[in-house]
Amino acid sequence: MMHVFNRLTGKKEIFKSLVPNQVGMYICGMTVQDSPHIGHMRSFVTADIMRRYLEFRGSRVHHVQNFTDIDDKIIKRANDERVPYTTVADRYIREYFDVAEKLNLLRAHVYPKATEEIDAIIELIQKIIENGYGYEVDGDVFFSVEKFPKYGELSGRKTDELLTGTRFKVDPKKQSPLDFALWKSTKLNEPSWDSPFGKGRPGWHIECSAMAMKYLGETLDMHGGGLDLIFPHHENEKAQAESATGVPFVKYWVESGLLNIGGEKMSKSLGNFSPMNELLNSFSANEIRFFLISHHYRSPLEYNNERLTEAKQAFSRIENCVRNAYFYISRNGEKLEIENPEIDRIKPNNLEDFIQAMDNDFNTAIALSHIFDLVKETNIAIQSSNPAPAILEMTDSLMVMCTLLGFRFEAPRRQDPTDNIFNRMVDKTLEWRQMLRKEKNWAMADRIRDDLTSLGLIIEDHPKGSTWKWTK
RNA sequence: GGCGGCAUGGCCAAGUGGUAAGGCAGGGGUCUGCAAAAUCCUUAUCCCCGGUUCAAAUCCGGGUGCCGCCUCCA
Repeated sequence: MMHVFNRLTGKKEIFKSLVPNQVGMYICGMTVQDSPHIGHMRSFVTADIMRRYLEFRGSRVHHVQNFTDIDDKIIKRANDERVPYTTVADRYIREYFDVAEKLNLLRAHVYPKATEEIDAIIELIQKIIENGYGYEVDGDVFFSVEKFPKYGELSGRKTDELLTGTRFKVDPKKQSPLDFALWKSTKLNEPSWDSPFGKGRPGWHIECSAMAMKYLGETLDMHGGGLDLIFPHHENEKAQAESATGVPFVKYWVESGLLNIGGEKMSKSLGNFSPMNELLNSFSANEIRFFLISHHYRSPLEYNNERLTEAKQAFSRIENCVRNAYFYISRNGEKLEIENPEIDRIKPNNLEDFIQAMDNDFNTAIALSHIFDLVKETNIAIQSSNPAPAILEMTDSLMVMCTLLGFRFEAPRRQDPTDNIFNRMVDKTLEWRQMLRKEKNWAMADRIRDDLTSLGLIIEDHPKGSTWKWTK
């Protein structure tokens, strides 16, 4: 049975979707004003793992992740660059997909964009006004927070406390400082759309309420995104949706913890981030993913080079095991056909432990510890020359877990013919070296190994031959 | 000022009542022609004080320190 921590109640709850085995999941995507960084990716990797695991547990997940492609900063950037706002938005949307692909994030089923959903947004605003929660002033439309008594339910704020905390200039058009814009009337040099309230553009929060409900219905099973969105974004989304429909907007709120750098939150506004693309030059997708999921998804996570290097080392343990296991199987494959009663005894139960960990609010840290347990068992099994089928069984189990966590291993041989030639050349070289070793020509054998190392290939010798991997 | 979170071995990090997962780093051993990989051994009364309990890292109260949100942000 799966348990999920629900922000709304502040408790771990048994996970039960509205419709059995069908999960509607909305993830707040990026406001495409700049390049994605590892902080963004933390929340998307978290969502990715939730989705993979729910699917593994037998649910069909309908995954919607938006792009907010119109907002103040996008407009500003476009004006600075003297290009249409779409140029800016499209650029960063492309960058997002590029990085997402590299990180092995499963593609959402729908990626709605705010500017392509204006009709749904207008319709929702009208509904809110009709129900008495919104009001129009000179082409602007605001949400009246005091009309919605449940405001603050999600983020744990009280409206009177919020008022005392107000420390920014208040738009005089607002009836109350807490009210927020549903529709902003057009200004000079700004893109705008026609609406019953006049030309303008959607406010920040409304697009998510509109798109989420359009694609997933009035009540979603899960809604995720970064913890920094809880207030005001998610609180407002909830207020908008519920004031329009009268039913709960989201069953489980599953925000993920933030990523800090130097003790501070990494964010676009603080400027303390480097683009994900650059990070991917220094570390592999697997290593970055490992770093992100070796901590609980709801805790704050401190990012620095040392941590990443640590993750790299840790992950190489898994990689080495997989490579050595497949090598062992390939060299002892003839035994694969042999029926061996020992196999059942060796059959790992780590998968059950793994599932138990993941069932408990996606505890990837514990899940990883079970992966390491299996890695160790597999290494020992190889070292003590267990039959290949037993090793294969363990490796299969290991691969299931790794795949569930979104790790991707290079196929042993790629289809690319150049790669094939390269691989065959390395294999040949290792074969020759093996002959030299048989002749105890250590000087020559070591020289080949050293030369290959200087080219970036690390050679490891095993009883039945050698394996190689890239230095990174 | 308000709200919320966190404090576990050298470092990172799980663990919410029954006596401390896992990883990284260090030291020592085994294996190996050597190296690498692997493997074995090795380091914790869980921030402090008080309380509840047969039993607390885990619950309650107080204290100290750090962080996030309250303004655009995944």
